[in-house]
Amino acid sequence: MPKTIFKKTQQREAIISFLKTRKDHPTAETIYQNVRKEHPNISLGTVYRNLSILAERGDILKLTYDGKFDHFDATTEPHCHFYCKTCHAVSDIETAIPSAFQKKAKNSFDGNIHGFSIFFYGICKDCENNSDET
Amino acid sequence: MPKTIFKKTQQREAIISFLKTRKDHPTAETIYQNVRKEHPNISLGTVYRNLSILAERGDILKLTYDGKFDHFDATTEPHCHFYCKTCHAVSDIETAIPSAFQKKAKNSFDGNIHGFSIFFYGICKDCENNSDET
DNA sequence: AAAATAAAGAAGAATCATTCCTATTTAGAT
DNA sequence: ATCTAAATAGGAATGATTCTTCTTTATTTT
Repeated sequence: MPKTIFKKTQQREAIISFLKTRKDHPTAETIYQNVRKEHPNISLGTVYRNLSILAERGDILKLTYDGKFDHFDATTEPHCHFYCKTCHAVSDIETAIPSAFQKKAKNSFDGNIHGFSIFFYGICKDCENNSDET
Repeated sequence: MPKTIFKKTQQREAIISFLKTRKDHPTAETIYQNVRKEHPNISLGTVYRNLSILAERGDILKLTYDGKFDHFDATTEPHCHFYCKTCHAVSDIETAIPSAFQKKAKNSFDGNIHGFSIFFYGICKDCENNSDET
């Protein structure tokens, strides 16, 4: 099969560069609303298609942690996430990834492990402080 | 606020007991089709509502790894999952959970961590063997 | 054990994030 | 400059999940 070429379009570039400015894993809708400021005619379908293509290529990550929206992350280096059950925000956890842990999993599993996704769940500091003021 | 009582109904019991027989994290639809064999009049809405209530109580786990369907797991003890990108099957990985790892995350993060979700992604043994026969 | 009441169920409608479709435009190759 | 496969805009379609209304049933209370 012939290799399909990957074209560089204004819309695609705008989506990537916007996503790179964000650390909060926005949804397709949020990306759409923001990219629209510079490209008023861009369509939501274009945003979805590009995010899907980029995730397929491994240029970005598609996260499905809340089961309601897809979220996107321009940081593809292995890292952990924290999801706050109260405010639904996700933040990165700056902790060393135990590569030994992944190695251990590889040994105890009969298949080919390519990557992983690690989410911690709980209540973030801000939400915990707010609940104190009840 | 008064504590709402949790009633034991035939439908709810059937859902729980079916889920306990499965290790493959079925969807609401699969659970519905199976429970229907014994309870022909059960409605899909009832299945969804109960799965949601049970997950809320912590009796079962709701997994959203594929972003397309919710999956349910009666095994609530901490464990890791493996997701095959080819056949989309999920299996448990029998490896010791490094509690030290979670502890490390707790220390490096300013919030209250309740639990975690760890998914490994890759190609399972069966799919790898099948692709060899091309 | 019967009555009271609040939770749970059945059936089907509604929601809405995501995907798909078609005609048109455009990036990159020749 | 021309050609062609990708990509886009705009809007329709899809489908998993949730919601709504009325009815049934599991518990609590006399």
